[in-house]
Amino acid sequence: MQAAAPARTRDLVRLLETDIHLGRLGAGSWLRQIDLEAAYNATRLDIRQALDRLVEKRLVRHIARRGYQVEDFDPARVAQVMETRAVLEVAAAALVIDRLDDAALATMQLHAEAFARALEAGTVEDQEAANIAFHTTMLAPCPNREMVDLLFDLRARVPAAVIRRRNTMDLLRRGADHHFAIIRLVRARDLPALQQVMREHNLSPGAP
Amino acid sequence: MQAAAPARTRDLVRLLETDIHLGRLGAGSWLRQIDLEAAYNATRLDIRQALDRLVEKRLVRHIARRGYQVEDFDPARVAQVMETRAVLEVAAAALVIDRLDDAALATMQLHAEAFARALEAGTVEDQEAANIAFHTTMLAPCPNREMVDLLFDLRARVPAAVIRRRNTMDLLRRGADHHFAIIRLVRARDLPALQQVMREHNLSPGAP
DNA sequence: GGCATCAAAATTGGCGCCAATCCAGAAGGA
DNA sequence: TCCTTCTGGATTGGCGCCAATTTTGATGCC
Repeated sequence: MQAAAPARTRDLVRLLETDIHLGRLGAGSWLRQIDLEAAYNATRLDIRQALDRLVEKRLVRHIARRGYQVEDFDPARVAQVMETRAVLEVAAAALVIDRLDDAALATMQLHAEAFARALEAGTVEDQEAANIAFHTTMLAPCPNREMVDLLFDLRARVPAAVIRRRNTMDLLRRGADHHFAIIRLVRARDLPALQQVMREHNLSPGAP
Repeated sequence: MQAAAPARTRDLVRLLETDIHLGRLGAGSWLRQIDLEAAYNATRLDIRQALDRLVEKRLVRHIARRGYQVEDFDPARVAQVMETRAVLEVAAAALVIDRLDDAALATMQLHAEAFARALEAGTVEDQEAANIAFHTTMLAPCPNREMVDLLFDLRARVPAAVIRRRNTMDLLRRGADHHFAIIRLVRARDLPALQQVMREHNLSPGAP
């Protein structure tokens, strides 16, 4: 919720998305256009357009003549999104396992370590950044860009704040371990085992 | 491109989507706001909102101060979308194979026959309707609604007109045969064979 | 005859105003 | 004291106007 230079629709979508994603805007919060106008230093029209786009993405609910509020995420839907993500990640794994070179694996190693460190001594924001960086690097050589875009889109559909809520430190550490296992299995070109870990990584209750 | 009762944003999106999907608006066509305003009997604001939403869906391209035009779809991207669709359809098959009862299979049979008939003596529109009906019926008992929504979303990402272009009658008939094979394999509860057919059905150059 | 230049028309795109609607709090009655 | 009704304030949401920019068509020059 920072004020900044005048923001256009696309920026607004990203800013609001981030605020929802990290839980700065909790489920049920009312998003008053006037407040947002001031908070983000944007015009009414841009605000409205951004909100409509978030409604389309089902992160925000719109009630006629009442306003916009952050959608609440029932566990069933979260599970469905994660199952879908798992299916696609497993498919993507097959597409990248032979395309990840040593340089890419080294970068992944850095991000995996950064994630593990952020778990112990960083903010949720830091964790998210490191985690996204890890998966971005892993999916970079995937020839199917549509699939990759879709995966990140699915990631954005469920706020990290919602997932992390019922997440023990133990589960998070297991997620960190998955990262290292993934690197090892890619290096060994062991697709079945890799896919098994990818699936588990995406389906665990608090999947990073 | 029919004129009708005043249309709101959501209707406009659907109408434009259909027009693009069926090829009434070909790739590269300019979508002038004034024309659309008149053609669909809508306000400028609704038109613009609908167009922006189509840009988001990547069916339409926007050039600043030039206007909106129908996106052209390069074969590589089409292939990627279809590959992604195939992955999800295969996953969905596992979720519905034990949930499709005799009534559902009978309905699917009707739609499969309708599709086969439309191939021989119907319009592209008829074919699309029958095909969508077949797949809708098949996915109806899928407990993962997010996955189903995503599948239909992917379907909308590549206009039928683009796919059908490089589609021989032979390929289309093979698609019709797939429908009957799918029904038979669901009835036999033969998941591996079903998934094989689903994959082929989605990947064939002119996948219905 | 072809090409560059220029002006007029058309189109896009943004901003502000104002009506319609809803919520909160005060006033009145049981 | 609690419930109902009413009024004032605030918010949403739609419509229209106008500036900025591009395109088209005409004109003049090479």
